[in-house]
Amino acid sequence: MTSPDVLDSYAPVVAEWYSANARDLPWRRAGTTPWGVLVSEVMLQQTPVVRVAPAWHEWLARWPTPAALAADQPGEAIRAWGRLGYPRRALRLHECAVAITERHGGVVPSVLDELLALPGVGTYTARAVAAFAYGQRHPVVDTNVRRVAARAVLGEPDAGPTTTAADLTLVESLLPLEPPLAALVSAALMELGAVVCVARTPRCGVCPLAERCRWLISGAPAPVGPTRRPQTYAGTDRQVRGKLLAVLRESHGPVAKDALDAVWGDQVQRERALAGLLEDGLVVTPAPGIYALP
DNA sequence: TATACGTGGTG
DNA sequence: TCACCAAGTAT
Repeated sequence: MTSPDVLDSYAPVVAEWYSANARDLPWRRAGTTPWGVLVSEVMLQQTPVVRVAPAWHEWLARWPTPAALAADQPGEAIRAWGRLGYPRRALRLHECAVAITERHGGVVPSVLDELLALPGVGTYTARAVAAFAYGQRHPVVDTNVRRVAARAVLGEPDAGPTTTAADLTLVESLLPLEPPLAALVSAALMELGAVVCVARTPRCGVCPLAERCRWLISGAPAPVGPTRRPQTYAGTDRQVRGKLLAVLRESHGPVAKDALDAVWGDQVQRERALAGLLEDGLVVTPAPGIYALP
């Protein structure tokens, strides 16, 4: 257990550090709309900042409002998604735009439960939008924040694999009472995890929390067990799906089956991947043997 | 709770 | 080289 006094000491230190060290990211600039924030948050789900920035500018220039995106075809969103990965996010963002236009008069909702009800918006993204677009006080817990909290507060080498209720409670206890300041601290915790308290080789020498980091103070012990993860992308259905969708993305119109057949040798796996794309609504088949983006 | 879901950079 | 990692969500 950590005393309230100690928990209260993190926020001002992190806030001050952030004020002097925050990266100048496009979606953080004054004038960014809640829609711009939402688009950035979805794009940043599992995709690094450097790859998101150009796509974000293109999207916001082309679809400055939810209504603008909702009026376009979902396939255009998928095409404009480019190579950000996990293209179902583009589809969900389009569904989001439709929902916001139909249910919320074209205004990105500010109420947490209403944000959570949007397609593709989960625990993290809903709180991020509420905090960063609307200045509300919510724990915004992503992989960076969980790592910072695990190390600095709990003294553990790393965080667990997924966000738990305990994570939200812990981070909430670190936030100052005043909503706009709490939102700033939330951004600061994420930034610290993204550029200083990084996963592989943390830069403890420049960390503002070094003197109160329980993990560092205890000697920065390495993680214990073999943290296995089922990875390896080559040869997976995901890779095949990616290749199939790339053909459709780069085509201006529908393509014949032959064009898709050319991207992967194993017919069984290829058909399975294509069936999955159809199932997910990422691909449609307007006529037998013809495929297109929705 | 475990698994599926893209893509590219890096130590 | 290759396993790990990057602002998660849905099922």
